[in-house]
Amino acid sequence: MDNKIVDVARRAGVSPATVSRVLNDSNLVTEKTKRKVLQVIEEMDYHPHAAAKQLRSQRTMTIGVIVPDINNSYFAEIIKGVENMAHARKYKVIICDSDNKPEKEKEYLGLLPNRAVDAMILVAPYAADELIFDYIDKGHFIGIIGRPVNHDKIPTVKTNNVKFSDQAVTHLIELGHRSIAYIAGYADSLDSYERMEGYMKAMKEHHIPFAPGLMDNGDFHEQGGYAAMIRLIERGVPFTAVYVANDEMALGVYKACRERNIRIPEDLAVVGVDNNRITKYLSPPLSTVEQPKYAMGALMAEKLIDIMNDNEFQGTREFVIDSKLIIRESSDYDRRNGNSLRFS
Amino acid sequence: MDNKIVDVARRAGVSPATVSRVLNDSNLVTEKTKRKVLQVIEEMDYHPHAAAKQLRSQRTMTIGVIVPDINNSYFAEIIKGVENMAHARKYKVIICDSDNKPEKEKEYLGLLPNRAVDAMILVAPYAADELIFDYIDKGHFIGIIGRPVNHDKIPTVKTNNVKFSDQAVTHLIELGHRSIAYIAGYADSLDSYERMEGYMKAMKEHHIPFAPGLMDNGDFHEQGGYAAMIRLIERGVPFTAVYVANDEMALGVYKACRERNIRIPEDLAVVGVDNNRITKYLSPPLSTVEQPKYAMGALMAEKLIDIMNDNEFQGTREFVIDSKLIIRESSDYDRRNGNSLRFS
DNA sequence: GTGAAAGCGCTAACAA
DNA sequence: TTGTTAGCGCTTTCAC
Repeated sequence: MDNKIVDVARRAGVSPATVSRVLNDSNLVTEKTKRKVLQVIEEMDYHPHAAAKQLRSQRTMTIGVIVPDINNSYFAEIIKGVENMAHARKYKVIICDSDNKPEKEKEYLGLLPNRAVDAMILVAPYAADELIFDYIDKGHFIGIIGRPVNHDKIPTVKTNNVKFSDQAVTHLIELGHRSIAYIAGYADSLDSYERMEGYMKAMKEHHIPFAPGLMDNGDFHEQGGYAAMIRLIERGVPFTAVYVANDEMALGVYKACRERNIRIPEDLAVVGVDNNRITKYLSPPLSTVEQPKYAMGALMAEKLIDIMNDNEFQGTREFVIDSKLIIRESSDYDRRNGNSLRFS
Repeated sequence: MDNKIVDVARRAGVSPATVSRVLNDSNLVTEKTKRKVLQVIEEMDYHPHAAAKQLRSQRTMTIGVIVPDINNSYFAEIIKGVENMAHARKYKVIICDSDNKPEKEKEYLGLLPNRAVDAMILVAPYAADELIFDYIDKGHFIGIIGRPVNHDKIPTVKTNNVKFSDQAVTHLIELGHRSIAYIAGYADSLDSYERMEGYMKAMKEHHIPFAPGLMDNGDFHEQGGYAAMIRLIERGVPFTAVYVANDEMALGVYKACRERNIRIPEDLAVVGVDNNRITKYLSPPLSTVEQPKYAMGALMAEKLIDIMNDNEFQGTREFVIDSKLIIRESSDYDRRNGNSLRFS
């Protein structure tokens, strides 16, 4: 196990350089020597020393991914996408869980200047733009998922928020709903904003006037969804359906409905976003929008690796992936069969 | 950004060795030189090159963790435990998702001979004992979670399966249940086996004769739990409660009950294991056993780091952590109020 | 407490 | 196609 490349070279009767060439399948080696070397490597159970290789070649063939919480299916799926694409391109992946702590995220970003990774993918990062741009200016490679970025050297991947939100709300309208509420996420989230755009678009297309009392803000978590829902109810503007910017918040909506004896979908139709696994097990199962998390991760990894290797980034820097609506029982009820509003 | 230790040394008017000492807080440096060096490091925005450091020092200060599926809350929590403890001990963690593929797991194990990690934690590994023992014999450090291991150099962490299963089943018995079924996981799982032991123990303590028709095997997944439940029902031996070796399988039990119009908990009490987040959102919420996943990961990391540094492993190699029962509505119904059996 | 010098194990010029 | 050589950036003896 403590064999080095020279040991292999000696035993195989070649030079270290040749062994190195075999190891990195260079085509400047005869089939014959290659076989011989491979055989010796096998015999000696030789394994190249990662650090030595990295130090000499000045590349790690590793990409880092920083997510806010690894124990969140949304991020886990993105990671899987990154991992598999990277693997296909011979890259390793270092997964970093910032645990929702900005300091920890910063620490992980340090892997870049330490040259422990060749590039970094940030998912819904906390770091300020300036900090990130700084790294870019110093020549590091960074890609971002889940946040708008205004820098032409940073690739981003997102979903067609406006389009699928339009579809989701149109679906509700077609069921006979006219008073449809929207629960947003963080006020500064691009996703949340674009989903609102889609909501507005659908309403406008169907000539439904805008009702400001039917919008509220959550925080992308259960608690915030619950609070927003309670506020909406207490505001007194009647509504028969609610489009929620993500599934976590829809859990809060469900909770509020349970407390207030509002039946889903008879009294209130609910549509979320993410297709979180949990949605299938709710009563009733939640209609939601599938987010192609895996594909997003994979696309990001692919683009980033391309950029690193071309060293030049031309064409779009913003990649958009399509998502689609999944209709379940929470919106499976046609209002035109004549049911009355509950809140008034 | 491309500064090296010599550059810092020159600018600070000291030798590279001194800079290195400051970097690794050796106490062989005067406060004064230390301050000076630190200041220059700051000014030059110097970052040590990870690979060079590793190559020279022959340690990576990194631990690898291989899990079957990162998008599984159970494993994600363990990882978090590992990560935080490792961090406290100045170790980095490389998370490896084997994606339930034995080949991929093997590949990740290769990080050990490549010296990309100093030690590896395997969670519910696929690898054969011999393969793992081989690595140990070659001097590598490995810890295992979620599988029995018969090697006195491999630390393992597990929960008190027998005890909490005894408690869970006793809880059911105290509600008046006499016919209690058990749905196991994989046939070769130690956890599953020990949970059965606990089940048997509780039954025996309360003088309830063993009914072989009340046991069946699942696969730790929803589908297997569903199939096992259907078989139990169709076998015709009546039962009023079921203890399920994990929550995923309990999802299958719920599905089977829905199909057969069996009410939970009135007709059937259900208790699972894991306290998977999903359990809280089921109807009715599932009684389950909290597994201290985070603590398991943290303990494993701690022990492994200790072992690496003492280089000698004395004392126990098996660490057991307590878990506790969480009672929710799925078992919140006292049979002694006189309800009749449903299957007969 | 500090410096000089050697070398960790590999790859990439360059030469043959 | 293969070998020789230098050196990646750091730590660590060993002197002083």
